[in-house]
Amino acid sequence: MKSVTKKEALLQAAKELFGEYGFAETTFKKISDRAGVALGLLTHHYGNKEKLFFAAGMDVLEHFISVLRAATEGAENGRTGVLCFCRAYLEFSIDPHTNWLVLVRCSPYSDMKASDDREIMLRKFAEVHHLLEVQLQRGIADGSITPLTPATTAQVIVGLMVGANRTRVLTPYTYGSSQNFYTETLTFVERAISSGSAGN
Amino acid sequence: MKSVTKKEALLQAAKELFGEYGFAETTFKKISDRAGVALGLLTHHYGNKEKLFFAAGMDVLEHFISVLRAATEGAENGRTGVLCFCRAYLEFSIDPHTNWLVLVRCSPYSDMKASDDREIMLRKFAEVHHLLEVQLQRGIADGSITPLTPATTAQVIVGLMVGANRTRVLTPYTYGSSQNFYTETLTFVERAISSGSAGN
DNA sequence: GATTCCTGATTGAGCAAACAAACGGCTTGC
DNA sequence: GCAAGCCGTTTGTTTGCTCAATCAGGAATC
Repeated sequence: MKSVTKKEALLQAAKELFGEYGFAETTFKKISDRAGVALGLLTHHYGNKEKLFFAAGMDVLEHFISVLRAATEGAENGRTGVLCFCRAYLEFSIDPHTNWLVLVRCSPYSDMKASDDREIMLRKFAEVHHLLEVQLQRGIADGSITPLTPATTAQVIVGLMVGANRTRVLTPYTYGSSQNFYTETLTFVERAISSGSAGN
Repeated sequence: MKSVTKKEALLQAAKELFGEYGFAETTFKKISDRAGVALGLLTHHYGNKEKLFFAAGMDVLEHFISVLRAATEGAENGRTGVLCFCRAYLEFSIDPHTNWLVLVRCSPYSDMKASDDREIMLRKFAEVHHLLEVQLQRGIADGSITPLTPATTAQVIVGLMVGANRTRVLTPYTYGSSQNFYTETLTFVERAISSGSAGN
């Protein structure tokens, strides 16, 4: 088995811990303990806590975007492209191996003070939005999607994905399974964008 | 006019600061300074930081629920009830006087460790969900809404509201105004739930 | 004068980051 | 082939600071 470098071990531990406990509740000690390396290595490899947080988030975000890209590529028309996007989004977020949570924590909060890094991350996030917008435009052109404003609707749908995630995490007693909930979410999106009759 | 008690002043300052800076970045000193009272009063009235955070969130949540309740009461059928709910939700969240942000911070994060308080808050949140579900059931019964699962769809729509908020706060360069975005969000919901033709 | 409300300096814990010292592998000169 | 010197990595202790919570007592109110 390929040996993992200590730097990589630190990043992995950071993704897990930042995701689970958030920025403030995660300490250098916890990270280095979980990674099984000395505390001082953290500053040496990543400079400071902020930069490590950013590196952890970016790592997940890049993986996420590559998955979304792959998912939309095979779609036969715009509407299925949008639905593939949504399905991939939800599946990625539900998979414990992706360390999705750290990305959730990275973006929405003022934790991210370093404005340079923040700018880079926002630019990357825009790619997510763009991937969806392309499918919406395509769907309007090929007639599988009802006429609507692509940019704004892309925002609405991404918002729906974000919210669906949060609802799943938060909801105390899940009504049915997460699977049910996600299926219903996809149906909801399909009803909202489909042109003409409901058939697939 | 009755002067605001120091306890109330603390709560107000806490709502503003927790909302703006989050739990960890908000200190006793900042709160007591803004409230214009002594630092020690904080522990005296609220016990500890966690409890104050909870009190701040609950205060906003109760106000929020009363507004939602009022908004849905006047609706003439289920579909308009749902749309009134959504409009009220978005308007509340955009109004700077409501201290909406502290509520956003309160729920999704492990900041809220005290499991008793967390339980109480989740129960209150369920009321929001219930208000919407009632309107969905009504709409299905009166024919203004297409047949769907009320409980799950209520979750989806609440998720959409949550996400819309986040998107608005996060998006670097807003595509058009918040107003546009919210209007599009409402249209999206309407398309997704409406039975039959698109007319109002 | 007693009870309740209020004050802000003090305390002690916990943290990010700095630091000096040990380690190991890699080059260079012979 | 080998010894000497060098530089990036690794270690864990130390430092200096911030903050939540305490506490002993002061002010206000009855």
